[in-house]
Amino acid sequence: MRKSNKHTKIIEAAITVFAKKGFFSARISDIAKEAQVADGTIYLYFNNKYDILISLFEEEIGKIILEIKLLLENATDPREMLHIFALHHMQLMAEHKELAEVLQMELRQSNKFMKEYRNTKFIEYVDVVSAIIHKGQEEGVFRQSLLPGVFKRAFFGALDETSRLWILSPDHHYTIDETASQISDIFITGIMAKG
Amino acid sequence: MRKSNKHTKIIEAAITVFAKKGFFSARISDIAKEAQVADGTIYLYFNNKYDILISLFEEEIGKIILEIKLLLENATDPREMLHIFALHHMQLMAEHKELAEVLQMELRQSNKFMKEYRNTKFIEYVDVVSAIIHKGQEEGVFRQSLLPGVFKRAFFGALDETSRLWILSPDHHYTIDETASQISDIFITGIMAKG
DNA sequence: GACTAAAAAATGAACAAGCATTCATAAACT
DNA sequence: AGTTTATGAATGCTTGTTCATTTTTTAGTC
Repeated sequence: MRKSNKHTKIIEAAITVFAKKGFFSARISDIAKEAQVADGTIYLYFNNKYDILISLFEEEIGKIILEIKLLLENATDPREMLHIFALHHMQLMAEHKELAEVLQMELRQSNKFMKEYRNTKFIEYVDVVSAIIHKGQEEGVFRQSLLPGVFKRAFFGALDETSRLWILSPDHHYTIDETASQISDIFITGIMAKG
Repeated sequence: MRKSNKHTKIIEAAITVFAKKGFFSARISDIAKEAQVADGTIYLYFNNKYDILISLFEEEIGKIILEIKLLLENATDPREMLHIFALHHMQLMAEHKELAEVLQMELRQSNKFMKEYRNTKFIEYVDVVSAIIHKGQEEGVFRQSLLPGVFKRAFFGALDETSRLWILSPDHHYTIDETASQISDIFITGIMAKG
């Protein structure tokens, strides 16, 4: 067995192919070719095409969650934590464009064609934000009237859409850091407690 | 010819079917059955399956743009305009859940499988927001440092993701009005000029 | 109004292509 | 020699699209 096993090679190939064509237009043979294995080999590591996508979600989002939680350990101020989350999210998407495209495109429609699949990993990721809001409210830094459940989605949605734009547009008028700061600034200023 | 023509019936059926199954899992025969026409009839009104989706986008977003522009004519304060946009967007999505699902799911991946298609209608919609920001900056109500091109996406992304959550979750903890106010409040407070 | 012929609209069974999945066979390890 | 891993051609199902045929509408004539 090679150092980099086939499972990983196939997942990486799938990211590339799904990013380019989208899940449904992607053929198993495309992924096989990209991973430099035979079509049949894929079925030794995954049950079916859906299973590749699900494994991809679980593994990649799992890594992202570990990273962001580790980064947040160094911060205590909820405002700083929000900024770290924003910056890290944008940087991650910018550095891994193919993964970003797959997550942004396929994640939200995955529950359409895979009825039984609940994406708990994604929920876990977004809940990092609501935890920060909660902490900020307890410390009196953020307004009590804020609904953490609404905020987490609004914040994530803003980051998601902005990073999507950044990836798609060929000429970047602004840097990742500028964009992330712009967004976390708006949100942090917008939710601070009076005084 | 009936009062409601076949073109409209097919578009409406497509919204229902695409919302339930997603574009790729939806069969032409599903749409035909929902529209109460024969499979072949669809090809008298649309060139192919993609064409149904594109027509759906153009026509429905077109209507939405007309509506929001009309509503905004009554307002002059940029802050109020932002709130009107947020509230109207949320209300629209909540009242037309199926359309919302199709737009939220298929819109962003449409450029994946339809390479030649540029969604100008969508861009026009989001540009309504950047126009408001521009106006606010000219009047000195909003910070000059704001990047309207970033803001419009962040604002839209927040609304999009929040309305998506609202539609998906069966039990609504908050009303549409609460949610829209929450978001426009955060953004407006976050972007006001000092003093 | 009734009848008719030409045009337009609608039908749905049949076709053909695409592609996920399988499995008999081969290659690579142990 | 046996076991594991990999191959890729063949299979079979799914489904978008077509088109020969039928139904409906329109327009003209008496």
